[in-house]
Parts: sequence; C-alpha cells; structure tokens
Amino acid sequence: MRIRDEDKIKRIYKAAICLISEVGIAGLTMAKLAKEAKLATGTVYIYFKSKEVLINKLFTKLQQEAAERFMQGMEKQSNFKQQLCRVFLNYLNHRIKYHDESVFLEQYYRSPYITKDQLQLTQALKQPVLDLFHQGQDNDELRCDMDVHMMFLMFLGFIRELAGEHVLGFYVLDEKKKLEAFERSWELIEKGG
Amino acid sequence: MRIRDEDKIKRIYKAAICLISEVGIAGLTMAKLAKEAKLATGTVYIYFKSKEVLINKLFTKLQQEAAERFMQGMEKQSNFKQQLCRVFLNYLNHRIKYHDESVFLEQYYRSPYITKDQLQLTQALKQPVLDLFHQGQDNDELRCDMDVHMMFLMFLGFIRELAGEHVLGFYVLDEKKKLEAFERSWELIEKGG
DNA sequence: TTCTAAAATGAATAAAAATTCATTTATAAT
DNA sequence: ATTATAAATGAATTTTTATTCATTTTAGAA
Repeated sequence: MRIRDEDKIKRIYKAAICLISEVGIAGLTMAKLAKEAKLATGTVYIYFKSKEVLINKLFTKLQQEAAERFMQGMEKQSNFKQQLCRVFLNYLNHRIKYHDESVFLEQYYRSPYITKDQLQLTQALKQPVLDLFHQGQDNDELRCDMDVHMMFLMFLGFIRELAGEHVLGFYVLDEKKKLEAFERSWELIEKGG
Repeated sequence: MRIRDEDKIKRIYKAAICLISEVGIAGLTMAKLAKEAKLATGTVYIYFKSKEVLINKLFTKLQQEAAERFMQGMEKQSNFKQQLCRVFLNYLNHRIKYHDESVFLEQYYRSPYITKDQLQLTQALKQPVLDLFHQGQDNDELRCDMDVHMMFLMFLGFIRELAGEHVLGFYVLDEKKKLEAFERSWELIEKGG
C-alpha cells in the first residue's frame, strides 16, 4: 500500500499562506489552492476533511510557531536590556520574514472561522512578553512613572508598524536601523530616562 | 413615479461594515447583507451593480472620510506640539470610534478586490501627517539625532496598538490616559528630550 | 383621484465553489 | 513479481452564493 506524504501537507499550508496573502481568506478557493500546491483538488481532501478544518489547523500551527519564535534565545542574555533587545528583534524579524503568515493571522481574527477559545489563546501568547516587562519593573529596570502595560503597547505597536512599512518597501530596515529602533524604544522606557 | 432613497445606501454601507467586522470580507454574503439592512436582496442590486462594486465604493468612501478626520481642527492649534496632539487624538479616536471600518480597510488591502491605484492612494493619505513631522523638524521642534520617518512610525504604531487593545477591552482608555499616551510619544521625539 | 414609471420584493436562475467518488496509480508487504 | 491497499486524480455532483426578473408596491405628476 501507499503511504501518506507529509510533504504534501507542507505544500498545502505553504500554498494557502501564499494565496491568502494575495487575495485574503475571502479569495481563497480550494481549486486555486490545489493548483498552487500542484495537487488535484481531491488530494487536498485526503489531508484535510474540509476547507474549514484546513484553515483552522493552519491558524493553530502558525500561532504556536510564532509564539515560540518570540521568546527564542532570550534566556541566554545576561541582563534585562539585552533580553528585551532579543525579544524586540525576534518579533521584528518574525513580522518581516513571516509577513504572509502575519497577514493570515490578522485576517483570521475577523473571519467566520475563529472560535472563542482561539481568540483567548491569542491573548495568552502575548503574556510572556508582558510578563517580561512586569519583571523589569519589579527589578527597578524600568521607569516607574509610566504604566507598564502602556510601555508594552508602545513597544509592540512600533515593531508592527516598522515591519509593515519595511515589507511594503516604504521604510527599509537593515541591521543597524533595527538596533537604532530598539535603542529609541529603550530610551523611552528605561529607568534613568 | 417613486424616487431613490439615499437612506438605503447608508443602510447598506452600515450593514456591510458591521457584518465584515464580524465575519470578514470572506464571510459576507449578499443575502446576509440584505437581511441586516432590512432590504430584499434584489433591492441591493438597484443601488449597487454587483457585490464587487459595492465593496469598492465602500472602500473609497471610508478611506476619504478617514483622511479628512485625521487632520481635522489641526490648523486651529497655536503651536507644533498642540498640532501634533490634535492629530494624535484624531487618529486614536478615529481608530476607536470607527473600529469596524478600520477592520474593513485592513482586510480590503489584502483581498481580491483591491486595485493598484487604490493601494497608491492609501499611501498618499498618510502623507499630510508625515509632512507635519518634516515641518516640525525643519522648525527645530524635534530632536535631530533621530530619523523623522522613524518617529512617524513609532507615533502611528503606538496609536494603532492602543486603539486595538482598547476595543478588545484589554487596555481601556479614558481621556486622561489618551493625553498621557500623547505625552509619552512627545517625550520621545521632542527637541530637548 | 388616477395614472405611471421607477423602486421594492423574493422566488427563480445562473455562476461559483466545495465536496464526493469511480477510476487510476504507486508502493509496501509478501 | 504479485498483490493488496491506500493515495492520487479530476470530472461529476452538491452546495452555496450572486444575480436576475416577473410581479407588486409606492410616490410623484397630471
């Protein structure tokens, strides 16, 4: 007998991300998806029971992968500023390298596919980063005349905006610019300010 | 003879924005739209030739309205900081009050409906705000060791993030918080900083 | 008040998209 | 090498959704 080809699942996911970043979830059809993945439409249904299941699984997979990337390598850093810098760069690089995925995730939040549980999970995945900020303030590393949560939002918002403009080609980032961007964020929140 | 009812156009737009914010452009159907607007499906086609035309017109309308709101009341302000504060609050309040519209606009950018021209226009609408920043730097109001464009992106990114979390109920803003948020943004970019 | 032309309706139809399935193909086991 | 079994295929079918249209209703003109 013939065995299932795990590579096909990857091809299906990849094709879905690619097409959705062009035409949105609105524009994705199973026929286009199969063509992009170089498969027959029926084959897609061997791996995924329905379009809904496919979209759901893709969301969960991407969300988890993203969360892992954010905190990667943070424990290796020697001090708080370096840890924060690691997270800053992780998130920025993630939003650039996996931009298509970010587009999908954001569309999914406002689609007929999302469930309550998934929406909760989304918020939970941000928690480790917010915790890092709280920890920073507890250890007297951050200015105390500013709401930690507000710092956190400035931090994230800036990164998203930077990545978005970079991908569109309107504000191109190199490694030096990225570090400069982090320094500006740091100035804003550091104790000595 | 009977005359066209302009109010119905408003109802159609309103219903579209409302439904899209719940289920995305992906989930919008003409049947649901008509029901939400309390009209027969056929009636929608009297006012809009097709679903595509409807979505297109809605986009153009909302984009223009949004652009007008951003700069509103700015000329009345006496100094640069006050002008910038006006724009900050305009944009923040816009993203909160018209959150559903913002969701639609962002989905539209990545949908099968958008055209090249429309994408260009989007960028053009941001220009006046960027110009204000350039003007500020020319007049020596802003620190000169930081890229104006980067300041601009921090400014916008923070606002978007704030508004997004406020709407989800994760970071609630009152008028005091809004002004505090502006002060933090200002600290970051002002000359003396 | 009557007439008329356009709006409004929603069931009927057409078009598009999701899903199935009879058939073919490939490969693991013997 | 043969066989058995599940994968792969894509045309056929079903389902969903957009659009049309015959009919009814409405409001302005005569």
